[in-house]
Amino acid sequence: MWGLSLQVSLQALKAFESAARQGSFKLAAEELSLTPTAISHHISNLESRLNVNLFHRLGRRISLTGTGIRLAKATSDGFRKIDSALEEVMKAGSSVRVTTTSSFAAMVLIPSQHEFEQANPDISMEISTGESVDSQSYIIPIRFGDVSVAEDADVIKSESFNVFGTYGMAPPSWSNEPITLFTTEWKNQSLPAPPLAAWLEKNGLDGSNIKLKKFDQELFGIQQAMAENGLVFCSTTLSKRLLKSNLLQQFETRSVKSDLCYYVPNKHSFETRSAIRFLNWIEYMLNQ
Amino acid sequence: MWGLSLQVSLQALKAFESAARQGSFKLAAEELSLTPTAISHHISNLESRLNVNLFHRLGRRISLTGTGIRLAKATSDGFRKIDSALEEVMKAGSSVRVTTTSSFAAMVLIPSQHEFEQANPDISMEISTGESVDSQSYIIPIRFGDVSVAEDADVIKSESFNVFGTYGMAPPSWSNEPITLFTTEWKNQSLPAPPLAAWLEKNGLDGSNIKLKKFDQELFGIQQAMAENGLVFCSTTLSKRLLKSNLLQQFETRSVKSDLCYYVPNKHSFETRSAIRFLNWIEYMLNQ
DNA sequence: AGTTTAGATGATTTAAACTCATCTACAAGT
DNA sequence: ACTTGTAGATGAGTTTAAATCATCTAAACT
Repeated sequence: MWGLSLQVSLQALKAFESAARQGSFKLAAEELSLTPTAISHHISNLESRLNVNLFHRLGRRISLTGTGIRLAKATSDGFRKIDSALEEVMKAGSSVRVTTTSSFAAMVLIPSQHEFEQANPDISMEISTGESVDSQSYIIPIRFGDVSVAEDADVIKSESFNVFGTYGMAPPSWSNEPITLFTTEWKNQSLPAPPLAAWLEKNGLDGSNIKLKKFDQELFGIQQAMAENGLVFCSTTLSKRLLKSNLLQQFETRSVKSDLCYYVPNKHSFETRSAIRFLNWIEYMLNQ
Repeated sequence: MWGLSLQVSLQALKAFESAARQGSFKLAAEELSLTPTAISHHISNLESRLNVNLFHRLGRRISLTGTGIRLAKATSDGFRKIDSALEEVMKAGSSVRVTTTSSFAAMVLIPSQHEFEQANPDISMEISTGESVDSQSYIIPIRFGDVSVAEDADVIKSESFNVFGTYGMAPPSWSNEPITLFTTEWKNQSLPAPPLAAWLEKNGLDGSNIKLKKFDQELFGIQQAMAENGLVFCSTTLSKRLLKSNLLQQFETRSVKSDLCYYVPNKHSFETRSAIRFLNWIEYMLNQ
């Protein structure tokens, strides 16, 4: 296999391809960032190795010979094929494309996007949410779901829940006055609900004076709590950054584990350097 | 166009393609006549330029990554395409394939085949006759036909006719005894007949004592004349070599021009070096 | 006719590609 | 478990292919 083509240089073929496509050595030279001399050498080398004239030289004007046309067609097709694959691969190597829930995107991914790109200047990060073309190659989906559904190896963060309030607000008196608590009821019925009952029990509360207001995304509950100086029962992952930046605070309550987790389906199948770096980074960040 | 692939070397891609196809750097090295070191360098260079791992390294065993598989597919396809075109072109450059009538082949082409290959050691000559795949690219047809049908530029030899006999035979006495003359009646009715009448007139003969025996190919008439020590009325082109080698002789008769010629349809369209050399050679040989 | 432009050609320089020597890690045989 | 052999990685050194520079030619356009 590949017996004959070993005798000709691929760079010469590339030079020929470009010159053939553009009908000019000069333009080919520009395209390939070379001098016209290099193109001329390449092509005459090619012609003598193949024992064929590829161009008619009519003084300073050139045109393809019949053989030249044939060869140009094949080389153009061949290089185009290689090139587009290369393009795809390079893009995959220099960027990560992540898709996830709007809550996770808004509260975790987007705020730390800059930090990631700072730490990995050669990788650009694209974030998308919603029903995007999910299983398209090279897009990393970060799903929120039932730990029992996800493969163990795919889990990047097991969720705990707790109650948070806006920074500076007085700790609520859990037993006396009526309390409004924002929480989440997933649109997707098959997801385990937020473990509010377990949390109440763990913290020795009966919850009779708590009035729940439910949103279908945690994000909204958190925003509402911040807007109204209220309380929200949400996952520690989403609240973490707001706690750090003193926009939310935590009280003397203890968090409870849930059956929910963030996971990346077939995590191990992402093999590009950028994907691996991203996955390592986000797993470390979430669990640190 | 071709923006991205400029950053990677085609030789590295070739090394990758081979290693991917064979699953081994060592085998790739053998295929490309390189050292395994060169392959290793090429591939790691490629990987770092693309920012992707193309092979899993499990100790001394390697296997393609998902990205590697994709790229290998495209590069293999691309190179295969280029390679087969190259193969075709090289073959066209190093050989001429000629198809012609059996008479011309037997009397002119085949006898001088060796001489041509001697003079052009890098070109091999293939001769075929009959209803071969005529207009296939790169095959040169030498046709025998009406000068008024052929393009002027395509004609390589205008035919003259004369009478020849075997070497050493006594000159025939044209006017007295009955004479047997071999001549040709083409199967193809649209071809101009051999100009026997014109020849008789030019040589001041009336032909009343001449008995014609007709074959449908000149070749047969010539052979028959030689076998029977007889006379043949045939084209000067076909008899030339036999005259030179003293197998036939010519008498005091004068040759006449005919409306027949040998020509190569679209002669100018044959552009490979081998074809051009062949055409120059045969035209020179026929007209010298 | 003079000027400009595209390409050819040959000598020289530069940089990419290849090899050599050395090292590591696995696999197979004892 | 301890050799031995094999495949590949790595870094330094060498070679050769590929690019440039300088010069020249021929056509095209003022």
